[in-house]
Amino acid sequence: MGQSIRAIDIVAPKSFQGNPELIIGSLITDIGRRGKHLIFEFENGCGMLVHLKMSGQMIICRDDPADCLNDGDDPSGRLYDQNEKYTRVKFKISNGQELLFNDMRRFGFVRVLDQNQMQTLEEDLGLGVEPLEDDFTADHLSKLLKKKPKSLIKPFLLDQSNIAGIGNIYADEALFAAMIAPDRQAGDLSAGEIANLAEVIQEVLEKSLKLGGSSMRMYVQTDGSRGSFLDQANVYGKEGFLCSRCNEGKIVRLKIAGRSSHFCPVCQR
DNA sequence: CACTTGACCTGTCCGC
DNA sequence: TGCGGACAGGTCAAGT
Repeated sequence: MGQSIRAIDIVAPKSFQGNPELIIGSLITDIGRRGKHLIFEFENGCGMLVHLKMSGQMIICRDDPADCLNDGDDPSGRLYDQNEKYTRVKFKISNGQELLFNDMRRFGFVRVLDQNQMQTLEEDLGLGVEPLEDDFTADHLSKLLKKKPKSLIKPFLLDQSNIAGIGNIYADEALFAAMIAPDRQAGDLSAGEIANLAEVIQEVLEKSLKLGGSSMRMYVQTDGSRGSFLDQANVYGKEGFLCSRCNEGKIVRLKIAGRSSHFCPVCQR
């Protein structure tokens, strides 16, 4: 923030949408997030929307650009596949740093928005409540669930138009913490279960933030270091392991709504 | 309408 | 060692 973008090198046109000229030279006044989207705001009213999808990274190169492009077993903890080969867009920042958008699978994108698109961004994204904001309460969650009583709770949590930002790992971990089976129907949850679920969603997300996120393979923080949340996961990636809570069930993995879902069949009901 | 599947890409891992 | 298939943090569009 407080810098501007001097130049944009679009290495992969498919990963870049909109007119790059709109944001070149204008001061970055805010960098924020809505759900899984990153939003850069510029002094001239234009903006830049970024979604990392499955494998995207935004990396700040502080000194030598080569510093964040190594692909070896760097003791600093950088991922082996954080490689220049996957750099799709390069931003030259006015302070001399370089900001890279890397994305192996090319699902992610960078999109420049004009002033009008910035005005309607919130509606256009169509995202639900932010789970870490004050307005995400048990009461709020209860009302959301009542609107889609037949929806299974797992796909409900993944639907960004309900709650914005919960992905597959966090849906599984939150349902484990709430002792709710992923294939329960939204309308069948008791008031107590709903209140508890709202609480543990926040706890799971906050814990992951503290640990730097879930670095399965590609995700890194802007300095290239990885997060350690998965080291402490109870169900995600734990298929076949004994449940850490009841010590009785074995964690199973089932496809629910097309997504791998991990849970303890004994203590999640 | 609501849910599921396939597609988008590229890579890894596992079994044969 | 090679090869095919399944699977991977997300989200659309199309199909049922």
